[in-house]
Amino acid sequence: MEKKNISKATLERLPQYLHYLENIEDKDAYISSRQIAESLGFVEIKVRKDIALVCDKGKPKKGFLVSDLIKDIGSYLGCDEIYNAVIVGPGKIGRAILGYQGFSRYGINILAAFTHHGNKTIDYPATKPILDLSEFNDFCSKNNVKIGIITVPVQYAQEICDMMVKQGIKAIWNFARINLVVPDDVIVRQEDLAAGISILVSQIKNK
Amino acid sequence: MEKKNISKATLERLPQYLHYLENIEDKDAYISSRQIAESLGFVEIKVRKDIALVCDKGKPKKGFLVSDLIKDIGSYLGCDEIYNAVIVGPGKIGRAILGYQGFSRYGINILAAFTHHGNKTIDYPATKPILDLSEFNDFCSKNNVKIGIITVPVQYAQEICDMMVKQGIKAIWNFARINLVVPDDVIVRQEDLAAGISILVSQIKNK
DNA sequence: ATTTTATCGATATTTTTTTATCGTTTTAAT
DNA sequence: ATTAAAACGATAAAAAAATATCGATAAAAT
Repeated sequence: MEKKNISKATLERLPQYLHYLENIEDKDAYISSRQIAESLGFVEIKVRKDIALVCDKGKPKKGFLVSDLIKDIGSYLGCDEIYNAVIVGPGKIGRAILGYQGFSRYGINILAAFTHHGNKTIDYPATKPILDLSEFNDFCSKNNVKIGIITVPVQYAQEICDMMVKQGIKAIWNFARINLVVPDDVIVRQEDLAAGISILVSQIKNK
Repeated sequence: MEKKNISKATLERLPQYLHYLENIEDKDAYISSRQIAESLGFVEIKVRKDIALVCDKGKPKKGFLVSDLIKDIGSYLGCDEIYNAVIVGPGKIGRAILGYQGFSRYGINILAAFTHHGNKTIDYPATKPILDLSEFNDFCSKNNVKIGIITVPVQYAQEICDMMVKQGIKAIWNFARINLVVPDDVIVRQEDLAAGISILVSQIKNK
């Protein structure tokens, strides 16, 4: 179906629907917006409107074929294509990401990690190559890298970001607590674990 | 100042302001909403309205004393109190969090991690104790634990969550991709790294 | 001392997002 | 065959969030 304008809020929920649907065994079963809503703790109408943006194969009285929904949501989220990615900064968070098997399902293939400026890496077995930053440019040119993941300390983040931009990387997933400056055509997704815990604490305090 | 109703959107931005302000050397300097907005890539009015919810010490022509802002935002976010926390599931993500020094700044003190059901832990040096799950209940009763962090595989998450709730934990930070079922008075913050990358990929695809 | 300027804080408007309503359609039951 | 029920999809209303406007005020400049 043709592309609609999808809000940020909906975009945050789509992966949740997808994940829920993937856990359903019988992919040829039908599922309704109401069932999804109940399982995930949303209101029915919200789920129906979200789904309507990416899938129009719903049937009255039955709902949606699970496989249709998985296909259409997945397609919108880009799961049906593969984007190569690299990590710079294999500290603990970098290693955790490098080792996480689940990302390939979402269209991302992490090729390697790079250590920045002589930083020694944590010494436990890695399944993917960990290279020196001096090899970064060469590696990127050769491997069609589309996504850069930054897990270096704050003070190096902008510098690494600039390197990535120079290599033509258009999407950056940033775990450093700094607002990166990038050209307009580069997307940055900021991941901030400290903010996460901070919000949780404030909810305890202010509830 | 008295408590206002703060929206989820504002709550997500407050930690960003706080982090930015903490990096300013001269805490006795004045800073305006406009300066913060420019540095962080927001529009001025948004920052002013956010700040107005937690701080009313602004001066015309000058703005806010950095130290006032840090104090008031931090106070709202709960940074001026300390909440004890434990992690269950010290895999890679659990270890990354256990080792991250930055959380103490945000009012959270991670006491220990627990391994679930005979899972062997990754073998690299830890700075905090890693205990067996059989010690969990006893540990929680003795240490006034307020926050539970779940980093176990999906299939164990609800079970661990139930244990935490039974121990009187009212706030849970969940890294497993499952919607936990909890009583009304328990807060769950869902952290989903796969969703993060998925959203980034969709932005590449649909831009 | 007066004027200008920057910024706040309050109020108002616009936009976006969420939620509600309702007619239509298809399946299933009577 | 008829009726009832469940769920969709479209339209409408309400709520929330973002943005704009503007007077007031304090600092700085003239």
